[in-house]
Amino acid sequence: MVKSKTSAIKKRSDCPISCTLDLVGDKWSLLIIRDMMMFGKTTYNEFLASNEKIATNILNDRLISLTDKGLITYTGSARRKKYQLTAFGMELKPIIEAIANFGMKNFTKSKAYTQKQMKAAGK
Amino acid sequence: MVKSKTSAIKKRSDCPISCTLDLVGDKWSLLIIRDMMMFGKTTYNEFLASNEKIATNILNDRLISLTDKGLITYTGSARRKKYQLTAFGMELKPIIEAIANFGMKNFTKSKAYTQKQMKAAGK
DNA sequence: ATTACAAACTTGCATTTTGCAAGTTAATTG
DNA sequence: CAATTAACTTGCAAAATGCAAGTTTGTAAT
Repeated sequence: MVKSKTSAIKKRSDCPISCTLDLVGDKWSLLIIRDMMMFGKTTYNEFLASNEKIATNILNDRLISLTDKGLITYTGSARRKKYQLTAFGMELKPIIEAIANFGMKNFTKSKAYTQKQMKAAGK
Repeated sequence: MVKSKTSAIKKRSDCPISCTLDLVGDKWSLLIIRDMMMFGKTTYNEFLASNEKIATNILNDRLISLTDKGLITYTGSARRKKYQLTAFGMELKPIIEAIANFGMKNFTKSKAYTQKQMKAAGK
């Protein structure tokens, strides 16, 4: 598991928002955290199967990066990792929920989509 | 005011989170919205002066993109625009607040920074 | 009215990131 | 053991970012 290319973001200010965005200011990181938080996904293949079709190199890079930042951790063997959010990562929940609420309110197709996905996840 | 290079994001799924991230899934867009929402900034030069030192081409591109998406609008002449959030853009407030709260809780330097900035903005 | 200055972009270019698709390696299944 | 699948890695093109200089337009000063 080599170093992520994007994990060493140069800090640009002490603003709380800016510091948080240094951690999760890209859509792929947030989508992975969504998958873990809302759909209980834990494995590489599960993340890969999401509808957004993340590229394998981006997925791998982000899993490494999020692990380095302490937002997620994993168990299992080196090539069969099961990822999960750390307590630190769980603190991102209000952000994910706020993003979800905005989407539910403003994108009509998103409501049907969410019901379908929740059913599929059995949760 | 030409077309933004990044405004035509290809939609990857109907998930509400994904749709919202199609609008604001990059840190520069969120930082600009922060500047408007929390610091009352309205002009190109004010955004340019933020501590994160956004590049002029990125700032211009994002202002165009956010305008196209209906999140912000502007008054004034073509070369002296004063930007402001639309009602739609204001709905991003819970997201910005959630991001800010995470930062305030987890980055010790962020608290002092925020107090200093609020004082400087006279708000 | 004219000149100087500053705001608001635009441009050129190098670097980095993303995205696609194929390839390789390691683990599991039959 | 061979076949299959999961989990990456790699090559490369396109897109985005970032720096810094340049150009255009509006305002301020005289």
